[in-house]
This record gives sequence, structure tokens and C-alpha cells, in this order.
Amino acid sequence: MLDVRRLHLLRELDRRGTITAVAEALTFTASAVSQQLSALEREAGVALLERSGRRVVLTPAGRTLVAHADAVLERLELAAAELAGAREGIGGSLRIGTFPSGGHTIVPAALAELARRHPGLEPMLQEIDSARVSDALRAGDLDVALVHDYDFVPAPPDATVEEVSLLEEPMYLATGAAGGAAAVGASGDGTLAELLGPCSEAPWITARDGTTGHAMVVRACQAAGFQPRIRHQVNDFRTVLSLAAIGQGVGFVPETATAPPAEGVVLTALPLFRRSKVAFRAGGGAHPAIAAFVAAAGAAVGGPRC
Amino acid sequence: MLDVRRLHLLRELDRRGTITAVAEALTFTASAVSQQLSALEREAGVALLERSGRRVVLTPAGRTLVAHADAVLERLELAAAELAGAREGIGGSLRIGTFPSGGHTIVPAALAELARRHPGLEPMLQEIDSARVSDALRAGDLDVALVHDYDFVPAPPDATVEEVSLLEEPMYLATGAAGGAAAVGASGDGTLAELLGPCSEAPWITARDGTTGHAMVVRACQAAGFQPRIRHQVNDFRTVLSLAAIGQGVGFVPETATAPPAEGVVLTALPLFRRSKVAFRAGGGAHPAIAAFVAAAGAAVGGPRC
DNA sequence: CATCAAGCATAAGTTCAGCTTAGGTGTTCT
DNA sequence: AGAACACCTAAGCTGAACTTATGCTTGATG
Repeated sequence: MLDVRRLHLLRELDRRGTITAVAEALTFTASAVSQQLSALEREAGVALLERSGRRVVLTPAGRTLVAHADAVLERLELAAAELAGAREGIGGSLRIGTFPSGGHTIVPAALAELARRHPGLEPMLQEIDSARVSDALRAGDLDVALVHDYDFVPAPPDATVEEVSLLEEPMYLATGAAGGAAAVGASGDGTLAELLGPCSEAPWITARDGTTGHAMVVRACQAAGFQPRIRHQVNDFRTVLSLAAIGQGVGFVPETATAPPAEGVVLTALPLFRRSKVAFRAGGGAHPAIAAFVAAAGAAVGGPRC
Repeated sequence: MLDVRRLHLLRELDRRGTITAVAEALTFTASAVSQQLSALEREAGVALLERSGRRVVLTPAGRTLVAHADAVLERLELAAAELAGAREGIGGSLRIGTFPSGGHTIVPAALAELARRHPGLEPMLQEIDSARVSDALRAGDLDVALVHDYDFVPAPPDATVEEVSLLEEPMYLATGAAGGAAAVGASGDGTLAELLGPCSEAPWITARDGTTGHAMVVRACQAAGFQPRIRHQVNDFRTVLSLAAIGQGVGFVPETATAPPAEGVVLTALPLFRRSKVAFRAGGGAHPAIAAFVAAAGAAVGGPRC
């Protein structure tokens, strides 16, 4: 019988690219991973990986085996989730990841709701970049995470992670107000090019390089026909608004960040959306603590809005 | 992560009923199985089995976990099968089980065909009662098996075993001929009760007690309205015919056993069928050696008949 | 081109999970 | 009541799997 632990290593190798990275993620030495993968190859009787430069890449046989590993591990996750459901009461710890701005919007409300309904549950919050979430989930460093998904920034589909949509909100263009008063443009009509065009020469404020928020600004501007001149890179939307207010540039903020209205900023709604989701390991949705968090997060975004 | 080897033990416990039986089947000591199941229970955090008299039975949680184990193990079987397919050439050994009468009908033709097409494959034949086949497949003592399936004897559905139908043939009633000449009644019309009625007082020849062939005779007679008086119990259909010829009783034989015609026996076709099938572990159909055997067996029964 | 770091593989030593053996308890059958 | 059966626990042992140490190849850098 194929060893599932070894299949797990093969899957991580497929995702992370190097044996060293796999070892780091699972807190082994590279030697241990190398030995186990050799053993897997031996029992498989087929070459699963071959050296390519100083790394290794999976053979076609290795890649199909990873597909099977995904299926097996998903089913094991589901089994574990159901077992957790069979244990009376929801308890233990739940490791929650969140994008930075989620930490002071959705998460507190969700955690309050969660604590009210399941006092035995011990939530552990951790800020994490959305791009690193799926790795952290697979490695078991996180159980659930709040993630973002922007227009223009397609996430590669990943069979190992499931997502539940929480909220879809429009993005706003934040520009400095001439008079110093706060204003929210209800616009909504007008194409992206028409709305962004006037800012093609302005300095831009984006999220930090490498994030999906950053990529979204760049691609939206490109779609509007220009290359943004980026001056500031900050992740915190309150900082974006403060900078815009003092005329340091223009940027995007999600609807959540528009209340209370920031002084000295004009906000214009864009035909551009951000979706907030809860992500967890495929099969893990049956876990009561995860299901409870998804429900609490849903209540947190749905409650105030209805 | 749940340990798949332990899940395998739990599944076997579900099928076999006692820890001792599981240990015997997998060549462990009962102590080892007991310890591993305790460990599984500990990591599950839920009671999976409870004592009932001097045995143990699965709790509801244990039974749902077995369902997951079935799914996981089937997928692993499929993965292993595909790996075997990726190995160039078909080789190694293939352990084949067969019901006794299959040994001198289908199997030789199938093995000849198999040897012709895949000289590297080393088939290992073993007679086995159909009722024990699924256990033997699951335990890994067999890779494929020829099994039977009679009308009136429903086999309990087993998600761990897949079957491919080979042949459906009518059963014949064998009675002693008055004149001593061979005869095959083409009857076909007439209900089961009408055809068997005349034999309600005759001594019967059936397969050995506990086999499906035996159960089929008893239930068919019951359906015809009488309880058969069983005198002889033999599995070999040639012996059945010989006994019928000397007036020692009446019995059922499948069509396969009617050629060449036996002297002194009258054969009457019954509206009663026997199906021959190839069985293998769920997911194992993708294994090249198993697929080759299924094809060869199909050719063996289909070839002479078309 | 020489040098260095990254990444993988192998050898050797160590630790711990999982096996067997041995012995004990509760249950069922005779 | 006694015997056989099925399971559990304790104790000791063995091998699989990990770490450490080392060497090889590849790619980047000055």
C-alpha cells in the first residue's frame, strides 16, 4: 500500500518546487524528505522526479500521483472533520489567518460572535498575506483564513483549498479634495477608463509590491490605458486615505474603508470589485469549528448590512 | 492526519467482526491490532468501538469512519494501479482465485490467452470459495477472482470489490434417463414450479453446504413449493451428472457442464441463471495485469460461443 | 575563470513507533 | 464449574524514519 505520508510530501514538492522548501514547511530536514521521496519512488516502481539543474521536477507519473494524493488527503480531511463533529461540543483551538485589513473589520465581529456561541473554542489569529494562505493551510499552520480576490487578479485554481464567499464590495478611487471636505461620489456610471483617466498622471498609492492589491491597481490602470506612476506602497487603507487627503497621490480603497468618511478625500465608486472569502482545506468544511467560523464571519459581514 | 494503516484495520474489523480475525487475516497478533485500534481511537477523540460480550462492535462514528476508509483505500488502489500501468510492460505475479468448476473451463483458456499476450506475467492460480473471495481480495491474498452469482442468492453489496460480468448461462435440471441415453430437453417454457414439481420427492444432489450453489438449490425448490430432500453434497458438476445417471438423485448443473452430453442423464433447461464474473479490489481495474486478465477471461468465454 | 551558495543525495548514528511475548480479565458455552 | 474465546495491558525488542555530517552538481557573482 502506498504510504500516505510520502504522498503528502510529493504533493508539497509539487506545490513548493524544492525539497528544501518542503522540509522547511513541514519542519523536517531536507535529508529526511529526500529519503522519503526516494522510498516512495522505490515502492512506486516508476521515476517520479528527476533532477533539473539543482532542483527536482515531477515526471508525468509523479504529477498524476499528486492528483491521487490530493483526492486521498481531501477524504482524510473530511473524515477528520466528521470525527471532530462527533466529539460533543466544539472546543480546542482554531488557527485563523486574515489579510491585514480584515483584522480590524470582519474578524473582531466574527470572533465575538464565535466566542458567544462556542465559549470552549480558542481562536488564534494571525495576519498573513493572501498569496501565502494556501501553503499555510496545507502545511497545517492555519485552519481557516480570510482572503481576498480582486477583479483583474485571477487566483490559480487550487483543488486543495475550498472557499466560501462572504462579501462583494465595490472599490473606490480616493483623490484629494480641493476644498478639504469629505465627499463620496455616487458615480457608478462611467467606464473604468473614463473614471481613472484623469488620474493617469497623478502619483499612485498602492498596496505593497507582490500583493494582489498592488497587482489589481496596476492592471486596472493598464486596462484604462496607462501605466500608474507608483509613489507610495502601504497596505493600510486608512493610511492610503490620509495620504490622499494631503495630496500625496490617489489610490483605491474598498467600501469597508469608506466609513466613517475621511476628511479631505473624494471617493468615486468604480466598476471594480473585491470579494472577501473564507478559505479552508478541501474537506475541512465539515469540521464544526470551521463551519462555526464561516457562519460567524457570514453573520459579521451580513449583520450590519441588512 | 489520520493513519491510513489504522483505518485499514478498522475497515477489516468492520468486515470480519473480531480483532482476532483481523489479526489472522493480516498476519499480526491480536495484540498488535488491539493496540493500533486503541491508538486510532485516541487520535480520533471519539469512541470508535465498544465491547459487546467478548467481542467488539463499531459505534456509529466508527462506521462512518469505515466509509471514509473505503474511499481512501479505493483511491490508493487506483493510484497503485496507474503506477503499475506507467511501468513499461506487464510483469510480476498475478494471484488469481477461481471457483472450483472454473478451474477446468474458463481459467485454462484465459491463462493461455494471457500468457500469449503477456509472457512476462506470472499467474498464480488458487481455488477459493466465492463467499471468501472478497475477504481474500481485501487482505491482498488475491488480485482477481472468478466468482459466481446465482438467482435466488443475492450477494450483499460490497463497496470494496468491483465486478465485471463475463457470462450468463441457464441452469439445467439433471435427472436419470429411463432408457440410459443422453438427452437435452430444450424445454425453456414452463414455470420453475412446473419443471421442478415432479422432483419434489426425489433425493437431491447439491453443492456442499454453505456454498452459494447449495443455497440456490434450496431456495429454488422452496420457490417451487417444496423442501428438497438432500442426499449428496458434491461441488463437482461431473460428479453430479454421474450420480444422476445412476439414479442416485437429481440436481442442477450449469450449461457449461452439459457438453459433452453425459450418458444416462436427461437435462431440462430452467428459467434460472448463473452469472460468472471477474472480481477485483475497487480501483484495481486500472491495473494493467488485472485489466489484461479481465480481457482474457472475456475472450475465453466469448470466443468459443460466438 | 575562480569562488561561493543553493539544492540534492548518501552514510552513519540515534530515537521511537509498532511489533511480539506474556499474563490477566470478562464472557460464553458445555 | 470449568474451559475456551476474545480482548486488553505491560514489558521488551526491532526496524523504520529522523538528524547530523559530508560530498556532489549547478548556477550566480565578481
